[in-house]
Amino acid sequence: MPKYIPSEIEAKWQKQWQADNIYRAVIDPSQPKFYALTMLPYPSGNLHMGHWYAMTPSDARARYKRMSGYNVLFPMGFDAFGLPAENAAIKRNIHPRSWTYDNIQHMRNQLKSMGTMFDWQREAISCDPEYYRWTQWFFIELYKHGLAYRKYAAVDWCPHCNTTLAREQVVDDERLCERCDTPVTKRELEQWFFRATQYADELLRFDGIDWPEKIITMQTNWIGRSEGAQIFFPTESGDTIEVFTTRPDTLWGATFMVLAPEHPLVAKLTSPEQQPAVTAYAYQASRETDIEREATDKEKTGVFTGGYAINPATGKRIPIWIADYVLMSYGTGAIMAVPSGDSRDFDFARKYGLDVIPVVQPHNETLDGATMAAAYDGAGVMVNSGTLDGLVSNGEKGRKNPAIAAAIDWLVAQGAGAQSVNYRYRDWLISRQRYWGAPIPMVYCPTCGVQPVPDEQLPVTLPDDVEWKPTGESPLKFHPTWKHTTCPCCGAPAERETDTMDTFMCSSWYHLRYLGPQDTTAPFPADEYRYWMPVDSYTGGAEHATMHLLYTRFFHKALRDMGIVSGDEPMLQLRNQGIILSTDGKRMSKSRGNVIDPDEKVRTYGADVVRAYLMFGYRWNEGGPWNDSNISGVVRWLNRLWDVVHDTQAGGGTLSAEQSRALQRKTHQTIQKITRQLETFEFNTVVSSLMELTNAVIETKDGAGSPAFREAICTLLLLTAPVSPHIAEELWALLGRPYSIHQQAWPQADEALAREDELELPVQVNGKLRGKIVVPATADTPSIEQAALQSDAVRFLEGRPAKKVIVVAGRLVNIVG
RNA sequence: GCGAACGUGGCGGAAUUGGCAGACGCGCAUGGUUGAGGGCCAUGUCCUGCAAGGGGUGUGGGUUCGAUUCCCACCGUUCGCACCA
Repeated sequence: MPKYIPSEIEAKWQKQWQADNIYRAVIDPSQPKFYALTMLPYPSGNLHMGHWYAMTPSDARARYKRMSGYNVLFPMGFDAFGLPAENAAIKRNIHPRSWTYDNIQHMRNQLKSMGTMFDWQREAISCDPEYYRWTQWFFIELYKHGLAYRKYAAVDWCPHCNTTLAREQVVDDERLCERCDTPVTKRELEQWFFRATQYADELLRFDGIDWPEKIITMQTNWIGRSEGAQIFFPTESGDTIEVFTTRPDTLWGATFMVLAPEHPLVAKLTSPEQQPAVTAYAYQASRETDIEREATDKEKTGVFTGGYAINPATGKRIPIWIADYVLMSYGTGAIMAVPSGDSRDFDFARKYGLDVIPVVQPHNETLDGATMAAAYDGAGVMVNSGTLDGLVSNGEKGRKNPAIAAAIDWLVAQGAGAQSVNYRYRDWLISRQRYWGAPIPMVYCPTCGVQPVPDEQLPVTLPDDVEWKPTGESPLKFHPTWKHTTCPCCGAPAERETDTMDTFMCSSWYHLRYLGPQDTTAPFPADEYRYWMPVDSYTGGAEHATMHLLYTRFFHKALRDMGIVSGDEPMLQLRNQGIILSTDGKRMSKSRGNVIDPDEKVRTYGADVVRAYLMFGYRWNEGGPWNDSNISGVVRWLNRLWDVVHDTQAGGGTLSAEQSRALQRKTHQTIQKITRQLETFEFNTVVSSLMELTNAVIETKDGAGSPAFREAICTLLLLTAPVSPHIAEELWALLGRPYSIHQQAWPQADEALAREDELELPVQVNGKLRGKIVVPATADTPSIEQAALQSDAVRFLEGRPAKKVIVVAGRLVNIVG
């Protein structure tokens, strides 16, 4: 018998599959389609175990779908623009292009070594000019539809990457750059934005898509929709302060106002005598990092401006303060302070001796502003609120709360405010001051202003001859000629935009480019779109929850409204894998020196083993540490599978009727189980079930000539094919079955064969297991009850009569006595 | 601080969702095997007890004929949010 040497059969079959082009996906209207998508890698140089962990089960599932009769599209590409390429250029003087394409070449081979069914003819690389031509075209379309605009704003800046970042790319309490963990600072710059907030409400709806609750929650929190009212407070200086509040019903208790120290009205409102204190406080606040400012447990501080506003409900003069607990970045940067109803305002009022007037009172209590020990923000009855006294504030948000509804109506009638919705979500900042990205295709003309580059001049390509400055300024800006062009409008000399686009722009539509990566007339062919989209199953990491996964939804909706795509959502189902850790239980990283190299594991064990182990050893959505001793269980399994197929290849021997029946039953039960487990992403039990069937086959190998055995072993190989495609193909060929196993139909379970003939039912007495009975599977409740009462177990009743007998069909019997 | 998820042998993890806890593996133990291979095969392996039995799914309570599963409180781990007006 030949030995199982993975490297030999794996290379052989990969070559064969490629030569026969068996993974080519083309439109076939006669077949139902299935678009399986797994997140594309950044070509950093090497595939790591995380890629294998994410992609292998996705591949197995795509293979299973294909065998189940679907026409499956399972493409792969590279998210190839980005900073590491540029850093390599600065550090080692290698051009980002050659660095990137060398890495792609290497990683493409690595991806092929996994034995995946990617259709490489659909490969898309986001830094190809033919790709980013359409990234630029989309930008212009967005611009033409008013969804891209330029704005001067205080934006997040990473001093290490030397570029601005979108808010989503600033992570953690410490406000670190998502790529390099450098603390982010603020800069005032003119930048391009996408009007993502226009879709805020729609992005909050997840109807018809099957996404993890966790991602939905994160996106919902990120968008941060609050219902309430905007209220205008006149001031004695003549300016109006606009505030947003979710509790307009507490307006009558607003005894002071607080502005963020950076609020534009601060200077005007401040009285001469308060000027020094206000200036000092604002300076102090501006020096503090956002970490310090946002620490929840920090004691509230603030300074009186000397200015006063009028509470539009009570007509009273109320003092205006500045305090750093009010953030310029949220709402209007100003609040009405209601100390009786808000704990932050309460702390502030007590510290500075400001009035506290209760306006919502618990039903069975009378609050006294002078003595109350804490703010009350629960449900209650309105008091001290003029005509609204006696209304019930029921604790609900928005108009569902009668007190809020009445307050909004009152505000509108008085012309003092309006119903309003506020979002935490901000427009997507997409300008990046870097070289290795898609140039923003805009031209600045001294007479015509901002002009998009005409379609026929796309792509605006990156120049090769640039100088790498370790200062990090974009080489495009300093290129001697590149930025000089002519105005597409008047033909006069004009300048190009020198910023490039956020690479998340490229990855917002890559699933569309797979539909026709060679298309030179459109971003994707319409017929391909009609057939393949939307993506049926998308897999990838949860870390993209508020970045890629939100951007791509926005992008799709914007494209839909521009008439470029159809349907409301790009990806119907989303599932997230966990993270594969190193043997020390820590995240793998070059700096820790604990990286597990997949190439090395493939050399040692073979791709089939690594694939099966990654599916077998973990709950896929949780991940866990790599374990070299656990993998040996999978090595043994595939060796035993190899051995038993070779051993029994010639047939010979028969099984008793009983043995045949039992093996058939196991075979068909396994089909049922594995089909269900693949559908539900329970890959660890898929492999357990395969091992069980392998064990059953080995136990009956003396009956290798029997039809039940032949069926079992063929079924076993078919069920193994998605998990370990090479060995399955090799053994399938050994049995003389038609090539390729991956083009065979998925086995169908026969209910009748899967069914048990008789059942061994546990018999409990008072809930404790006391014995077993064997009954025909068809036995009815009375006969099961009879059998249980006649069994040995009843001795545990110790002579008492059975008060009740509970028979659970097919499960157990419990005698209560 | 708020919210969510999770907590099962020495280890990774099962349990058809309220019905035999520990499937499938790893590891370990004992035995076998002159086919030297990352060996393989057989048997055993939650704790306790000679046994019948008793106990056992983070801890304590509850619901139920019956709870790893449902409810309450607490402890722990992970993740998300964090002065959001």
